[in-house]
Amino acid sequence: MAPEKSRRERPAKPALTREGIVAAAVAILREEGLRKVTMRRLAQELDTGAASLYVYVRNTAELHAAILDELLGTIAPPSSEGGWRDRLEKLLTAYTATLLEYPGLALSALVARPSGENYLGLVENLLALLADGDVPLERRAWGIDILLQYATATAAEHADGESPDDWDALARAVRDADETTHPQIAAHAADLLTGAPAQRMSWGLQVLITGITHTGLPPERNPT
Amino acid sequence: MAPEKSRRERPAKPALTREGIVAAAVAILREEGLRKVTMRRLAQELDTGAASLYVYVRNTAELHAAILDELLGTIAPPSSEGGWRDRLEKLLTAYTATLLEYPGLALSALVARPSGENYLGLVENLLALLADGDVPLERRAWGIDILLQYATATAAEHADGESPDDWDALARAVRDADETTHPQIAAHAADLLTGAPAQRMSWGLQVLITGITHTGLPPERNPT
DNA sequence: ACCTGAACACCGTTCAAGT
DNA sequence: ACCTGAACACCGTTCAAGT
Repeated sequence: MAPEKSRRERPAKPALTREGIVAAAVAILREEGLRKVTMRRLAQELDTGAASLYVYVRNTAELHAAILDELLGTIAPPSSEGGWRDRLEKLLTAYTATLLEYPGLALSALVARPSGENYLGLVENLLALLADGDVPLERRAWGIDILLQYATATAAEHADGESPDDWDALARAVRDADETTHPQIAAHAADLLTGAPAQRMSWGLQVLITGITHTGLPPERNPT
Repeated sequence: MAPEKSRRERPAKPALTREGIVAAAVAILREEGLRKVTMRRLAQELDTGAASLYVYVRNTAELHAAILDELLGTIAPPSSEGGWRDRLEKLLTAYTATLLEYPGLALSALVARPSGENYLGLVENLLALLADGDVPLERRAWGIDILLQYATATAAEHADGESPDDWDALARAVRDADETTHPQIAAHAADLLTGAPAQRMSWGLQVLITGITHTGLPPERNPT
């Protein structure tokens, strides 16, 4: 008897779905990095053509947003212990740490505001923490906006394949600064180049939180 | 008599120099936008091959940095009138305005710290302004770092061909937020979506300046 | 409606060969 | 040393044609 030549022969190429596509994208991200997560590479992984993906994903930017939201699903909700400032700092640090695993995603998030379910959850938690801290209601929304921007930008700075070339160039420029033309830079050279990332981040969050609690909104706020 | 067929026949294709390359890049930027400033397009403009540019410019990132520094040369030095906070805000706003003309450059600046002459001049001026404000010396360097990051990130958010798609998506998500699962978002919906960019920017700068003047550095600062 | 192959219109960067 | 053409190894996105 001839072998059955029925449908479903092998690993049974699964039907395309948005979730399947995003899941495959995350897998490539974890194994090969964001730069390899291209429409073409992704299609190859799913055993189809790149054009097919456009039924489920508008473009590359939307794909990145979907991946990011997936990753945000893995960050733990804020613990209920400690003061609101501590909890706020912990949550934002966790968010930053997640982005730092794939700084290219932070760059995407900066340009295209996320709006996924997990991102909204994060916003929800942040707003609640500011409420806990008795930050005036009208100030909370703009407050978390700055906090998230700071966290996102801090992660985004590490994009571009961690080439410390530019950092080197800046360090050299600062050290070589002429004391007569650039007295301030000469005087601050040490501080300009010093500071562990985690310390700077923590100080930055303190600066923002303190600033937010002390700065009233402009009296009249126009729509965007 | 046959026409002289001497050297220098026509517009005399000028010799390649780094300055010439950067100048041509700025010209393309102004006329066609950053996306058109590619090695290939630039080479075409200079009547040569893309490979030739690599003698003067290490790569695209360095080219972008050179262009940015060129643009920074056009921002006016801070006026000497008014209080230091006002002058500081004005200078940072001017920096942001320049970047907002080409948000893609802001994105580059975020990833690859600039170290050009004009950028150093800006840093110098900012440090002087914080000194004017009696901000403690050790806090000034980290302070301008956050201020510049905020200004740069704010401009970078407008990169990617001003597609308000994502903003729309976020607005929809916020408005559709379920009041029981996302009570905070529902309560803050108005503020989350409100605010003219200039107002938000100004408030953000106030938050940062106030925060910087009120927040001491960690006692021990480790090298990077 | 979904899927596909092929095409369009590009990229950055490297390298062997020339001058 | 500088310059070049050609090549390598890719991209995102669209579209006509199939099922």
